Amino acid sequence: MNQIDKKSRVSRDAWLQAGLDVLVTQGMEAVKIDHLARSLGVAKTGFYWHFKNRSALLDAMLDFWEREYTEVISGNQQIASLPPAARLEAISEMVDANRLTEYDLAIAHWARYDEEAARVLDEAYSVRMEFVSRAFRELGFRGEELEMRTRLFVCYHSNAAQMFGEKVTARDKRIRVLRNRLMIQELTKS
Amino acid sequence: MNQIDKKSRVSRDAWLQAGLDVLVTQGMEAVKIDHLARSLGVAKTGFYWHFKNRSALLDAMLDFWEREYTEVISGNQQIASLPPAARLEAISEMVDANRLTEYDLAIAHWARYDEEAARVLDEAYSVRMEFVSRAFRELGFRGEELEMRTRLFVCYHSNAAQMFGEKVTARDKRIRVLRNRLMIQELTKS
DNA sequence: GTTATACTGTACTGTGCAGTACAGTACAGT
DNA sequence: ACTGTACTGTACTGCACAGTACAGTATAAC
Repeated sequence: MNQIDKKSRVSRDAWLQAGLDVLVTQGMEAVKIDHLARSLGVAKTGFYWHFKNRSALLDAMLDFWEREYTEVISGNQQIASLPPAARLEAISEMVDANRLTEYDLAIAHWARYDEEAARVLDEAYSVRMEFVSRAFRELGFRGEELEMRTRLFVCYHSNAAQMFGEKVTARDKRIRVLRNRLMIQELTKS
Repeated sequence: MNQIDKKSRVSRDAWLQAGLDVLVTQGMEAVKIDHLARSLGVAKTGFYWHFKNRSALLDAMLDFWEREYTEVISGNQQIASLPPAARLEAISEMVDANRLTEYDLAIAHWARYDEEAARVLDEAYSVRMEFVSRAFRELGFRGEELEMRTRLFVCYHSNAAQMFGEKVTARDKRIRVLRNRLMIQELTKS
């Protein structure tokens, strides 16, 4: 028995992944144990072998998102070694190419009435702001102008995919170049 | 009996408003008839005098949002008569001052699994894009650059309040001025 | 004072879903 | 072959909530 198809039965990860899938498409309120069970083709009892209760799954989903995100953004050595402008460009590209903000809408909504979700979301936003702010700082921006650019960059990249769709055409790429050029350039006086 | 306290009992509007309040704070899934009834201090039966069922309330909420929004943005004559740069500035200010995007997160989330909500949200985004695009067009921007600025402006203003909080300090106002200055200035070559 | 309208509350049914009890089974290690 | 781990299904309880039945009440119009 090899590493790959080790589990023919429904593992903890399968439940977690099913939960995450529903989270993206319908939000956390739609994560129902028996629906997940049906979509996995098994009875729901097995769920309770892996998780104490529904809440434990939700915690695990939040944990997953937290870890997954911070890993990609701050744990990427190639990006960290780039000069600041290229670093910002690389983030733009990654957010477009991968679906890094796929869960954001659902989590932001969840955070409205769940303290732990709010904490995790806040933390994620802080990490993004920190990272982007450092790049703009290295480009020479300070004070309110630094804050302005950081917010603009983070806000756009955190939400654009949700608003303008997933497809990334050649035109979208040229627009991205223009956008980043605008964001890093000096303000003309008054 | 005067116009003002015409209704000492719970009117249709009161149910609608209660629903909208919950929509903002907890999302549409949390709009439960008996919860609304409890918060209004009455039994839930009266609800079914005003609305056929829960779904009818949800429709009414969506309708309300649609009408409320388009009225404020495109039906404002003072703003329409301003020159383009001042018009954009005025939108920025209004979005900051009033809570124009209060419902956006909940509706965007709702739109993930409800066709009608998706339609209404799409329409609202289109109205915003149209309006902003016209202003940038009058400022001389064209093609991909026009698209880039429009997306950036609309995306920021639709989401910033949700991400960075509601408070608008003097510092935030200065940042807003800088941001708008950046958005309307020409791109330097290469 | 009668009647229509606009509600009100009590009390019910039905459904969807969380969670549990319990008995069975497939497989891996010994 | 034996045993523990990791599941599986059937069958339940209990609760939250949508929606209904029905009878009562306050007000306004006639």
